[in-house]
Amino acid sequence: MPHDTYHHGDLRAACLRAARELLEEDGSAALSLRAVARRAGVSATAPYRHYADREALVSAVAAEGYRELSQHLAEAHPSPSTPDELAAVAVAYVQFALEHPALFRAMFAEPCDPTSEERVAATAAISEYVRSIVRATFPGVDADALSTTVWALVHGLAFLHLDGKLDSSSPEVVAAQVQAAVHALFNASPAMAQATTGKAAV
Amino acid sequence: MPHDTYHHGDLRAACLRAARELLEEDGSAALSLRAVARRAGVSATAPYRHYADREALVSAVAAEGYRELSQHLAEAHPSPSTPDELAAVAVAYVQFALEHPALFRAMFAEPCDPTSEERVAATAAISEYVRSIVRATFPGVDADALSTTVWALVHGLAFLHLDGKLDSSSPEVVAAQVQAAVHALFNASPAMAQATTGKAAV
DNA sequence: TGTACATCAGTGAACGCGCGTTCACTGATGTAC
DNA sequence: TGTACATCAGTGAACGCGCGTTCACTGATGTAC
Repeated sequence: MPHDTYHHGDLRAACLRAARELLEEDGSAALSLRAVARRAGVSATAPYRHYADREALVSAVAAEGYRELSQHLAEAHPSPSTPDELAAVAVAYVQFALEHPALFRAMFAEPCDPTSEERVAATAAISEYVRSIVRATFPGVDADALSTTVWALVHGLAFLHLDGKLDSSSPEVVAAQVQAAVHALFNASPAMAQATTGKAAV
Repeated sequence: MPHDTYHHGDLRAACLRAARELLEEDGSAALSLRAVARRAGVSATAPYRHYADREALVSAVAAEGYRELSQHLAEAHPSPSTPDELAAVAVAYVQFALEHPALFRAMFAEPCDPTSEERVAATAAISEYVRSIVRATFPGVDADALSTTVWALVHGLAFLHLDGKLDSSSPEVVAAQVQAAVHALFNASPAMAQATTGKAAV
């Protein structure tokens, strides 16, 4: 496929790969189109054949990140239905953030343009995935409300770690903390139904 | 004090003020030294008399942000000691993030250099403040663990809202959601003590 | 009180940088007859 | 099967931009005698 030729073959994919490499190498990098082109071994303007502008590239990378995150979570447990299993997925979420800090930041911290369908779809998929897990683990509970809470808790832990506000000295320490936090929520689950139904309208 | 003269009077403070204005005006702005100088009505290099480099300015702004956040939380409730009061503080936290998105991002999302004592101290103050609230609200519980959980939950809500991943259509919707989330945690508080003590070492 | 002088807090020109994006272009590919 | 030509996917020069930072400088301030 790569003929060593003028035409690249699949520059679109190559740009994504290059972008990912750059993000992995420098955890605090901001993506630049020129750097991506350079890394892909191509002129600075070549990517414009495949991406409308910088934003489009970033969105594509972010969307890929969402898909990888989903996959990583699924690997932690294919279909969690107990608090412990859900906690394992939560740990995987935070772990993913710590292992791919720049990607995770690109996924969340960059101002997200809603014109990228790919990106919007990927975000929606993640949030639906969390919801389905919560539903499986706590049937009968208001899954929408609880899943938001779970996501926020885990997301907050991820970012506080990323920003050096918590003790991230070892993966074990982080995992234990995430588990403790998630269990704190789980123990509330019986009362949760009332709490949300009763309070949501306040 | 401002003589309308060559010497500015208090350029250090003026830079901070200018930086804040820029952040308030453009919620997704990244601070630039030159823009700050421009806004302060001063040559591009003048700020170097008061800040070693860009990082130093950003850290000073972030530190100020932490202090303002503390104050904002204290105004929500001076000394919370019930779940409802704690929830009010939580709402204030998220509200602060939504009202000052660029400042909040500068406080958390920028890579934080640990050489700024001012900044480190301000961060520590926030986290100690959260801990003291949790301690007051749940005496006898492992405040370190629970306060991390509370902070993460609230911080996660703030960022998910900031990044447009949750319904932020009105302040009321946001507040209700934060309250529901916090109450979900609070209802767990009796079991929490066991949970954290039992699970933290896993 | 007046003057000399050190220090402080600005200026403005200049540096080199990387960036996103445009443009006219050209080499490679594939398709129609 | 061969050829003409449209289209596709690159190139490279150029644009204008804002940035952080340096440097030699100068005007203003304050202090010692």
